[in-house]
Amino acid sequence: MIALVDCNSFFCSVEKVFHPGLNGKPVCVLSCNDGCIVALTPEAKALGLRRGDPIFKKKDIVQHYGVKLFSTNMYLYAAMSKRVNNILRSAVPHSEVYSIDESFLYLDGLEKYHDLEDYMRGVVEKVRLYTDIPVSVGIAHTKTLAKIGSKFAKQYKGYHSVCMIDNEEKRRKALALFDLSDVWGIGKQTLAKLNYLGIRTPLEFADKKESWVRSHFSKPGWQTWKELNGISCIDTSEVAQRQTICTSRSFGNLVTDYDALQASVASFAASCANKLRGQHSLTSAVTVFVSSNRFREDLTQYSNGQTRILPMPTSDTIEITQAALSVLKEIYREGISYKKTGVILGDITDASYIQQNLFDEVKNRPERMQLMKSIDALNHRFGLRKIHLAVEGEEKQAWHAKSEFRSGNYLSDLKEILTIQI
DNA sequence: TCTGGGGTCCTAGGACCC
DNA sequence: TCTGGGGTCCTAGGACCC
Repeated sequence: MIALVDCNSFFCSVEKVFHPGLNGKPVCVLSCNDGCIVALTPEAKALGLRRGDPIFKKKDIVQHYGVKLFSTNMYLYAAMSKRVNNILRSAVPHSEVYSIDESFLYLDGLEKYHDLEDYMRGVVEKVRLYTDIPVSVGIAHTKTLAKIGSKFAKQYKGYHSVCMIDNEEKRRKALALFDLSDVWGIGKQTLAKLNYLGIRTPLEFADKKESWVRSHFSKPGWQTWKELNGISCIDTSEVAQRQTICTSRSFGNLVTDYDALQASVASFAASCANKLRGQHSLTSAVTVFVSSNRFREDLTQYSNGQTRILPMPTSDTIEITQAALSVLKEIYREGISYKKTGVILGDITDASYIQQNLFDEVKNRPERMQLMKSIDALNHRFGLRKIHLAVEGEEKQAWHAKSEFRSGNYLSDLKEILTIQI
């Protein structure tokens, strides 16, 4: 059996841990630039707010009902996620982190000694006690069914946070009641196709013959069908190395100045290089893209991107930044108000398989690698960006994202740690 | 005034080979 | 008048996820 542990409105729950007065109140966490709602509590949902809503369009609701807003604070959420995962890992022999707020737990063998539902309720309680994060759990033979279970567990109090779908009767009942569009793997397009084919519930889909499914859908649809019928076939095992690494941001203000654009691209390139070294990889393809604000119909629209192939795979911030800036120079067009830039590293390989190149122009690679290691160590110890390339510019530039409502880095910065008055 | 970021997998079709 | 068959590899774009 597989359990899916899902943190309830995770980003909001983390903020509530450090602002306990917000319990039972409508809370929203916003995307970068305080643009859209990315997480919200049931209380906020009840006011008609939805994930993805641009917050400036909902100002009236926010003001009238006193909805508490937070800017996104990924460092804090990542630190909290780690704590939750540590507890989950210690509870079962094998687990997989699926996303920042979800983990799959493999329960094989535990059923000999425990009632699985009771056991997982114990885990839920432990997570709540140690981290104050509420979680919902679904247990089933497949991941897709476990996810459905976790949604029921979240929705109905009677489950006490854990819903197990472990027999045919429960499976059919769950599939008949569940919303087709909420099934893992069924997105907008597949939903439209299923509806067109006359299918309204997950049960109707699951009850179709395999040959029918194979003739109308390709591999992903077929897999979902099997999972709904209790045949496990989706592999979510974690990859050691990402195949692409991307850092991109929308700006707080429109940018026309080339130096500012250059500073943004250099910062994103440095961030990518840092992530790259973090997973012990090298890249040999650096892509840069720029775009104007697609919502501003009154301004000239422009977006472009280009890739530079490097002669040698590298993880050197200086080399990657140079490549990125040379691409920017080519795709930059004067007279455009830019809203967003980004850097993508591709063609990623393992750092241990380094190939020598006869025509390599960088002669001191080992020393340069050592330099990067030292910079990473210093930045780790004294704070992000303590040492950076001059071209990245200084803190708080015009292009930086807005984050008006960011809470403190309570778990990672001594200067921002909470003080409690007793 | 204000509209997110970072990924994966799959497939069709093009380019190329003998 | 008639113009093959069978592969592989790569890539862009679509669909989906959180």
